[in-house]
Amino acid sequence: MSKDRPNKLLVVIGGPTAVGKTHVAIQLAQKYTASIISADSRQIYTELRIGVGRPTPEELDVTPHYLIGHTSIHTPYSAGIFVKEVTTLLQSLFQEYDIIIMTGGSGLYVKAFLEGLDDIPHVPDSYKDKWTTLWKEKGLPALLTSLRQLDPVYLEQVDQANPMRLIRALAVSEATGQPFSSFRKGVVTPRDFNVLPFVLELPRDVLYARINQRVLDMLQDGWLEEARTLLPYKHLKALQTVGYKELFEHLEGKMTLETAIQTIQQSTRRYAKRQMTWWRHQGAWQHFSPDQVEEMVKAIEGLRS
RNA sequence: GGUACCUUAGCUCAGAUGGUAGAGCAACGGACUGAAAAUCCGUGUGUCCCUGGUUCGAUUCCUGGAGGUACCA
Repeated sequence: MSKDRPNKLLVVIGGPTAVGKTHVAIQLAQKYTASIISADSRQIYTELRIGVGRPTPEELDVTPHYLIGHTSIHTPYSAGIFVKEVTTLLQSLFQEYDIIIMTGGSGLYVKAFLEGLDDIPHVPDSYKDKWTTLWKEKGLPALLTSLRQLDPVYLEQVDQANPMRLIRALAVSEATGQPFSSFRKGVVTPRDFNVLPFVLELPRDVLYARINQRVLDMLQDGWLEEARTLLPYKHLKALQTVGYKELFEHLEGKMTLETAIQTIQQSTRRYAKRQMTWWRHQGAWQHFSPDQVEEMVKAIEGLRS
């Protein structure tokens, strides 16, 4: 495949939470004096630190990371904004580096960047809020009835039990005056540099044990205190996040700390399972254990020679 | 030691006057183009404690064990 910038390479490291993506990314970045772009829908937030497993200050010191803690929980964010930010960022980073590493657990963000998103006009939150209210008051049938009028084509394609998909389609259709489906081309936009996608994986029992321990470590590091300061903002979309949700319930006296811990561990395991399902079906990604850095290096060398 | 009750899915339990069995949670599988750590869909995974007996057939009834719980000693 010919590229306009054949000497530029983006190494992508995906995989479930707690598998060790950060550690691998830093090892590769050090070897190639590359920098790292985070593709994580929660580590972007300034206010979220302990509970989202950000790289440590030491790790951030070793290698420059981008798109970590750079936006506020009060600012709307989305996969679309992520794509724009990364596109701009890569333009400048590739002037300085031949290899960039992208790592993160948000599969949609990575896919959106690698394949491109359809050009759908930005819709103010007020539209989405309006349909969300309708859903809460009247339920799914009301959304389906409205979508039948605004976009019958998408109605046939969408998961009709999924309120978020329905609300998104209704908001876009209403705001633009054109059916949501008319924007959905599904066209893959090729990138003008090389991409080498890796998925990290571990045996499930090993990964689950790591998750359980990491939750305890985070609490040891002061996660509960962090959550306490964020309690006033628990309604924000940014705080619909594994762990914070449970800690808020504990802080409101709805569950004991012990129950909260067990629930967080369970939610995190389920999150990891969803991530594994995502990458299992992403196609031509090379799968590695996080200790196979040598093999990953070989794969990179194979592409550069 | 005695008496009563209990033993069924990973957990808590339901059930069939005898025809090999479900519910919730957990778990597992899946979807996913702007909330994605979100949201949504699907699936029962089982020596019905063991042992003899009755029976065409026992997880169900009976005998004897084992383990558990409560009360009495």
